[in-house]
Formats: sequence, structure tokens, C-alpha cells
Amino acid sequence: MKISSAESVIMEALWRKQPLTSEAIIAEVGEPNGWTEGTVKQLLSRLVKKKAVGATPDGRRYQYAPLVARGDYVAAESQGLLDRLFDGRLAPLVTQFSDAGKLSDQDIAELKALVERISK
Amino acid sequence: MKISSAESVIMEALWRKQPLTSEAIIAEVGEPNGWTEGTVKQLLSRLVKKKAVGATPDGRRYQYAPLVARGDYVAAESQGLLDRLFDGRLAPLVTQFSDAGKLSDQDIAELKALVERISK
DNA sequence: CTCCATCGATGACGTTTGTCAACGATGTGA
DNA sequence: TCACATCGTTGACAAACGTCATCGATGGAG
Repeated sequence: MKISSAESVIMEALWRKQPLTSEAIIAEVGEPNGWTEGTVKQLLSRLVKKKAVGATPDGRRYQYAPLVARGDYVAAESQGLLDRLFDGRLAPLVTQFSDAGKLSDQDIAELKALVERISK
Repeated sequence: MKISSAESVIMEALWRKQPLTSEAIIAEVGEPNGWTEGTVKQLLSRLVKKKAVGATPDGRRYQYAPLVARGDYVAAESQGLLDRLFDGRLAPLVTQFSDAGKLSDQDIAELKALVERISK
């Protein structure tokens, strides 16, 4: 099932630290996003129903933990963007950032080192 | 306004060739996506309302053309992904594809050439 | 044992999206 | 001129999404 934009905020919290109680999650993402307790609970429920998050009973409450790895999610999202906008190829994406002047010197240095390492 | 996923298919057609009549657009994207005439018309209407597409009267019909540049759209989408998933930095994104074994030799060669060019 | 706080479940509601059909205006061929 | 084909507009409707409140169960404090 697809993870929506608001839901992904919850996922990020869980990927950062896991497991968490709903209380902890609310503390983590409620304020920064202007969400009430009810909103976060609903998002959590939907994620559990989607099997993106697991809920382990712990006394009267649950401990929540991601069931999908961040890496898998990130890979799917990235591949999706690449396919949709760049014909599945990586170089044009990098070109796009370069052309847009969005690459810092550090970015370029990192890329350079990275390509060095990969290409051997 | 935000361009939805289905709407972006129409946009891609218009970015490829412009202007187009609704008939041409339907011919272009209808079949491949399993959309009826009505569906494409509705998507077009919404894009016009969103000011993402312009409609110039041409006799009894319109000539449709994009009002947003593909480059702007691509830049925004790419930046969004980078910010959401890679802390705004490009190198980790490239690493992700590398780690996932999604880079062909050609990709690597292109990247290498690209980085060469950029870094000077 | 009773009352209260808290948790998860559920209902609710407006908006967006995906999908399609019906309608009214209008140009055109017979 | 009249019937038909075609265009854009609009209505419709289910599903997903964003957002929030209410409710029933239950565990713990007094």
C-alpha cells in the first residue's frame, strides 16, 4: 500500500527511533506539524492497517515500529521519480541540479569522490 | 497549484509537442493509459483551471499549451524528493542508487564525465 | 470498589484525485 | 435549413487524504 505524505512524517519519526509509543510519536511530530493528538493517532491507525507499521502490545498500550525499511521506501520513491521525470537515468537528474545551480562545492566534492569509488 | 499524477501525464504530452488540440491529446494519452475521452477532457479542464495549461481559441476548439515549463516542474519535484528523503543533499541519493545496484556502466560513465565537467 | 486518566478504535467531514458520462452550444454537410 | 458530429463544461461518484473529536475499554490511585 502507498504511504501518503502526512503518513511519511510518522514513518520518519519511527525510522529515527523505534519502537515508540503513540505518546512519544505525538510528542515528536505533533507540535512541529501543528497536528493534534487525534490527527497523529489516525495517521498511526492507517499505517498499521496498511501494514507499514507494526503494533506490539505492551501492557495497555502498543509499541509501534516500522514494518517497511526506510531503504526500501527511499529506493522506491527515488526510482519512481527517476522513471517519471528522467527516463530512468541518473545522469540527467544530476545535470538538472547542476544547471539549476543547486550544487554546493561540497556536493560536487562528494559526488566526485563517490564516482571515483564507484567506477573502480 | 499542485499537478497531480494523472494530470502530469497530460503535461508530459504537451511538453513533448505543443500546442495540441484535445483530440490530439486524447489520441496521445488515452489508449496507453486506458482512459476514455471524458477522463482526458476532465484532466485537461482541471489543468486549465489550475493555470498549468493555457487554452487558446482556434475556431470552434482550443489549442492547449503548457503554461509551466517542464524544467520548473522537474526542478521542484526533484528538490522536493531530495529535501524529503536525503536531507537536501545529492550525494546520498546517488549512493542510494549505487548501493541498490541500479547503476549501469553507462550511468557510471555518464556521471563520471558529468562530474569532471562540473568540477572545473 | 470507584473514579479518573489514557489508549486505541471509530466516526466524521471537507478536499483532492481518478474516472466517466451527459449536456448544451455550435459548426457543417446534405 | 436541419440533422448530426464534435467541443468544452459540468455533474457525478468512489476512493484517498488531511484533520479532528468522540467513545468504549481498561488500568491505576485513592
